[in-house]
Amino acid sequence: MNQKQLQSEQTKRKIAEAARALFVQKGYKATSIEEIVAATGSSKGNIYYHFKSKEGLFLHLLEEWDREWELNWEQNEHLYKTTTEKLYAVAEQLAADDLNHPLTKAADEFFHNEEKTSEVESRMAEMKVKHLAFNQNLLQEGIDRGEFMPGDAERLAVVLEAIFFGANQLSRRLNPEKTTLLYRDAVTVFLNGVATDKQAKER
Amino acid sequence: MNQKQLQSEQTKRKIAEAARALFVQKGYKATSIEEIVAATGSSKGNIYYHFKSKEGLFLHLLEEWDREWELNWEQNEHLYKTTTEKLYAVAEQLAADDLNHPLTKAADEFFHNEEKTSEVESRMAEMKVKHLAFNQNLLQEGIDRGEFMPGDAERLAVVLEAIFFGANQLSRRLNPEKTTLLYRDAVTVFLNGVATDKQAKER
DNA sequence: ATATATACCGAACGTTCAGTCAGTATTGTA
DNA sequence: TACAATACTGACTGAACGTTCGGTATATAT
Repeated sequence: MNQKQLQSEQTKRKIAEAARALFVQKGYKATSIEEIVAATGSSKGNIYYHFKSKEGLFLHLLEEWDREWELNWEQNEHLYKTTTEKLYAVAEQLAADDLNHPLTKAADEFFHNEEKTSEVESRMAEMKVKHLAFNQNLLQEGIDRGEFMPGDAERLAVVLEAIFFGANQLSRRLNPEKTTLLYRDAVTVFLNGVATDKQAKER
Repeated sequence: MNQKQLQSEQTKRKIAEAARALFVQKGYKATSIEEIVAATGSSKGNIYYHFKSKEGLFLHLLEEWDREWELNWEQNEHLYKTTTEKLYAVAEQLAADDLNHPLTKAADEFFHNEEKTSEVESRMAEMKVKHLAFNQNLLQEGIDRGEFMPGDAERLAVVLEAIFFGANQLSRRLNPEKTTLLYRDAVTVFLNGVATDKQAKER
């Protein structure tokens, strides 16, 4: 890799980082290319040289983030013995993400903006599938270990995803302590439910 | 109420209905005032005569919807004896809403658009408080009746809200059957959890 | 030294869109 | 009938914003 390529990559990273900061601060739509230009010192044209579009830039950030999350998890998974512990750890990590890395806010907004390139659409679908697969794996592991009731891990994976998704949304107006609490409560409920009477289970 | 006022009210309703159809179809941002104009036959100025702004118009629809939902619930609540049944009924109604009345999609989008009048902000906060209070009531009732484990109904209300919120989001790309299933699974998990070992509860 | 590809610049473009306003039509009232 | 209030019109405004494109600078290869 020669000097030019190196410089180029640095620039690209610089743009990405500035963009991330702005997206985090102001959300997706409210962040204009002009502002990213102002923050980087780079030019508008250059941004479009490195990234196909605003969407493309944002997607790049999301994928980067996803990679980091996964890496982080892989490094820490061995710390937790039972699947139950792992579930709580996941909740903890997600809550922390909510707090420290609020690209989530921009991400939600982005996910809800209706006009998307078909390419973006498919890359987003990929990410979602990966999340569900992650959940499903974890749940299946818990079932196999006898920690969780035997059940359809695939369906439960969707429920778990819904819970995390919802917690994420609601946490937006919560303070840090309440956010952590919400995630933890959510997992506890997921694990144990609230019913006293187990007959209802067969409904 | 004289003829003029009557006519005026009809016009207002006509605008609201056309707007609802469009918001449902295309989402909040993607629906332009021009399109509402085209759909109503009314003029742009007239819309602004009847509604303060696009936001105001949308909020009007949301509040109308909320009122209908509540009314509908009040009429049907007596059909369900136990709180558990009520919870499932709520899930059913929410799932049906998701399917038949997908103003939800536009609503989510709207909720995530960051720039809002302070008035809109506060009216939204009101709605949220009402939802949580509704959940809390229901849960407290369940606890009092001995159906649910004693616990902090307020905290659980947030968890329940998160679950419904998340289910709503995920259902966006699901077909009707899977949507209904998701809501039902979510409530079942909420009620019973997935853990076999109850010791974890004290974590 | 020259040629070429890569990296970068920024003014201009085209479009979108919520909101305004000066004016007109219609209905109610004195 | 005259006056006033309410209901309605639609051309226009002004600002925002993503994207493009003709052009320049710089490093590498020949």
